[in-house]
Amino acid sequence: MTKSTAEQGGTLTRQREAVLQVIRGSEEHLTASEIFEQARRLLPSISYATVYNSLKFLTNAGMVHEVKFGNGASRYDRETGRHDHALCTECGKLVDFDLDLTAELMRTAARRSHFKAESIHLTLRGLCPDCRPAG
Amino acid sequence: MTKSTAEQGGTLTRQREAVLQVIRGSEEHLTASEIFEQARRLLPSISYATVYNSLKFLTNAGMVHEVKFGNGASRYDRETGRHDHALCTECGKLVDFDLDLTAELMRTAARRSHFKAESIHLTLRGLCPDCRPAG
DNA sequence: TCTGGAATTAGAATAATTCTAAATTCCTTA
DNA sequence: TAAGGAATTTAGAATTATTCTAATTCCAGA
Repeated sequence: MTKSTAEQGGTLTRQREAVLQVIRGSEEHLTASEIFEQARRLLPSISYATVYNSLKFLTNAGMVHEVKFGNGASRYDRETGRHDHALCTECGKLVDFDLDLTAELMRTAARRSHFKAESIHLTLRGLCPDCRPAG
Repeated sequence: MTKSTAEQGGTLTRQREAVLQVIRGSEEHLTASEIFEQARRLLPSISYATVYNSLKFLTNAGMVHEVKFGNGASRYDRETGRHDHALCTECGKLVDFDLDLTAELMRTAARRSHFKAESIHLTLRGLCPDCRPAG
């Protein structure tokens, strides 16, 4: 049994590695189509379906994070630890930031929702530095 | 200048009202297509495009909330006040709950993200009561 | 080297949403 | 009350995001 990746079966193939490399190489939260464009430069024969398969694989393996808000497509984040997101209501910019949400807050959330909590995540909506009026 | 709706121009037409009524009539978070199906019963001639237009209108007017996670489509929530969401990682169920997030937390989030905060929202991922092992 | 399972490929299929252009509704004012 | 015009609705086409399918390729182990 050869497990190259942490928790699950499956191999970190060339194409999966290329997709990972693209995501790790960007500070932005790229969409599948942006990733496809860039991965193609590394591996010209890679197909769209493989990009989606790889994204699913990497997400399951915990090597990237999928985020979806705003309009349209899912975006992928190289940051895999717990963190939060700020979304600009003006230009759609999405940035990571960290808030030390306490275990207490997580317990409260679990109690009030009646869910067994796995993770919590905070989203701030507002204006990014560029869109904020008068600098 | 005739403003029927709170903050913006535009009229609360029959079709918009039907869409609103469908959303208000459900405890679930419906998708556009579910809303279309139900609105059709109230107003058989309503078209898909009008449902989307109405959803946009009602969202802008602050009369419904749009939420999007999980797989696929946007969902619409009759709850318009600040609140949080719990998403089941097993079955996809989405429920509202309330956490009294403090003004202090909002300020901290704004400071760390460098955004001007408009709203904050917490998402809990985990298992809903039905999917939790051993009742 | 052969073989089977896993992964990849191209392109078709599906799903969600937006766009377009024509028709309709509903005011507003003459 | 009729005409004009803006806002809205409609049907269907177009677009975008994602998944599926079937054939092919890759690779590890017997």
